[in-house]
Amino acid sequence: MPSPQPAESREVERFTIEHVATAAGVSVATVSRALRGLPNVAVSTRARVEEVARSLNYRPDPAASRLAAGRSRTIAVVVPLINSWYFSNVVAGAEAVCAECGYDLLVLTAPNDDMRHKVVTTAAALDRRVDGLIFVEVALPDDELLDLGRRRLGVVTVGQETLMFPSLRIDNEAVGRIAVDHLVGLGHRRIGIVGAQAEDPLYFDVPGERIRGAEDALEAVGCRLDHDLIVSGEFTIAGGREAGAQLLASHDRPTAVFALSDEMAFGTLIAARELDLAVPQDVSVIGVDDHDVAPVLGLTTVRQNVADHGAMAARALLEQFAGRAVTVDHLESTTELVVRSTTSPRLDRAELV
Amino acid sequence: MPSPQPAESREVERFTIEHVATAAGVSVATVSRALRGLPNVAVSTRARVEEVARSLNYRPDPAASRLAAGRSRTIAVVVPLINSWYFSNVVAGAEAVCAECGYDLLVLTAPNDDMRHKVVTTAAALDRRVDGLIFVEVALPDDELLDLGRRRLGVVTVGQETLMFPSLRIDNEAVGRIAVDHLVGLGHRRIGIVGAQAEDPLYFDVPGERIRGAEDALEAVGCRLDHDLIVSGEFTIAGGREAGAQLLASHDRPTAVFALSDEMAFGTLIAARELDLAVPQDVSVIGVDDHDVAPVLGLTTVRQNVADHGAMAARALLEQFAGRAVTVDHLESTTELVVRSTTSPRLDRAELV
DNA sequence: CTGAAAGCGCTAACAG
DNA sequence: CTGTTAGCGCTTTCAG
Repeated sequence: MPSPQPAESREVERFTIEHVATAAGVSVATVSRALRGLPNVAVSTRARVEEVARSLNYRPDPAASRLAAGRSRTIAVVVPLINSWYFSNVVAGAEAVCAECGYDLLVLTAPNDDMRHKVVTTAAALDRRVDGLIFVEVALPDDELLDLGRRRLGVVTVGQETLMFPSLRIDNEAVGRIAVDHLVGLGHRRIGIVGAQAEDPLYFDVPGERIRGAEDALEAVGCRLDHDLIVSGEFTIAGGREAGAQLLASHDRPTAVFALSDEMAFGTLIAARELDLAVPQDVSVIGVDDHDVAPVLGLTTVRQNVADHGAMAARALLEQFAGRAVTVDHLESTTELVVRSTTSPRLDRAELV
Repeated sequence: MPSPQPAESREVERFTIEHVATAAGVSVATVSRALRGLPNVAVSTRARVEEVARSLNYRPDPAASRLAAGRSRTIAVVVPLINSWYFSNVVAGAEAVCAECGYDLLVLTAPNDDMRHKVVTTAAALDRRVDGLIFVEVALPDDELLDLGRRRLGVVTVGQETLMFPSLRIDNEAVGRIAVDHLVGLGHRRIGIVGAQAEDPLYFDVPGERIRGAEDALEAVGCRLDHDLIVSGEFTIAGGREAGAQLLASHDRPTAVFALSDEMAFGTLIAARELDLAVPQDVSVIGVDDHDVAPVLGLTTVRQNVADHGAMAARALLEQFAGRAVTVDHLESTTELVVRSTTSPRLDRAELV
């Protein structure tokens, strides 16, 4: 039985499983079992081992245990960027669940330019570095997903629905419908949309679906969505401002604007102010998210439960680890209209049918 | 020479250093050296090994390398919460640097309630899980810092200045001075402050320092800061709103409010609106940060380079790993006044001395 | 410049 | 219920 060497000079002592075993008078195997709560350990033995481990303040080395067991108790969340309201809240939700379950959370950003490539390579590098991945609004081609599956990695996607892994999303068509229903109910018919290019890889399908919902709502009252009134705002405040300016500068401007995110709505509000248009008197504005500062601006919006997105995804992933079978659930998070003061009835109702 | 077993049925092949060694006709030791760019490897050998590794798409197992080498190429950033503008931007800055240097970034939140305890235990658990830590606005007692040092962990703090580790901070007194100088220059003398309890563990010293700067600026023109006009806003929008309401409701309300963060300034703006006070006509408001939505609201503020905070901290930490010596640098990030439209000259100058 | 061999600290059969 | 014994895949002396 090799006797572990003493701790170095001023360094803190680092106990190994062997120290614990010696001190408790059992074998390392028993310590391992006892500490991990496995069966086949006498109650008294387990108690003694736990006691010794505690008194030594022993912590298993995660790298060693990872190497031996093949699990890392770490998951990664892949986001396009972390410093945006939406993504940081998703990460926060995931982090809370991970912390609770003793998992570590790695944050990876896959920025839009070389994003696809980056995701592929990181995914490869992630193999055996993490047990699973949460992809948030990161579009993955089927073959890459397949590849991840083969690497024994758990996967959950937020935003994208896949064939082989659980996913979490919101009903984006409903979001569009709810928003435009509200505007239509206020008498608006000529509605501008601040969205994103359909081809934008960042938010692949979201804009298209929300716009489809908007179309539905308009068609329900016998109107059509004017596609000339759809402008890209890149899901940023700055982009929303440009898009808003473009939309509101023309003389036959829309009487209401549906921004596909609150941040773009903020930009639209700036644009309106710069054009000396009063909101909501001259133009109504509605967003999506219920961003923290939406109440500050009185922004009417369609709220989504963002922190839940991350939490639910993390939970789904951890369940995947527990029950070995992967159930391809497609969860849906709820949304809800929040009316504030940037929307109001259309003043001039002359044009109404 | 043990021949590695073939990949399992549908699983993707997982190559080890041994595969590479065999394929390149060298020993595993040589592969290890070659791939890590160590000296003492013939140019031709290195080239061959690299070629083989690439063609096999080989990646060293991080757990194994961690176990053998004692380094994890992972650092952790500890924040009170991740879903706030400030912290998510700091994390973003750190993540960018880590990604660039091939380090993984673990995110740990130490929420305020049991925060201190949590930090201690996580720090212990972090030992040999990460190579270093970045503490962001997380106050650590000296003995705990000492303990971390003994565990061979690199440490950099953002916000708190320590005796043994590099730190990064802004000159918070200057921030207060800049803000109040601006207000004083506009003729304001009766200035309210939306801040935080000095005892608030979350932002330990920041409020006190900013307030001290504010006092300086006021004293420079022969005035004193009225401490009855200091109200806690907990660094949140909601808190700022309550504090603002309290400050602005009274009849002899201040003519200007200095909110110690933009988010509290947002709250103050809500409060003003709810009290039917026009900004800046009835009351001027200035914040700190230059939050993304500050331009939307036209908020005058003292900008700080938040993403730099995380990036500089991460860089300082990685440098600590490189040069073995720990240089206890105390870096300082810059700040800058950004004048927008929530501040204006005090209208009634009758009281002016 | 290269190879052999001894671990890093833990887990997981396999015996008892 | 417990101990023994192999490794997990890589790094790192130490020889050559």
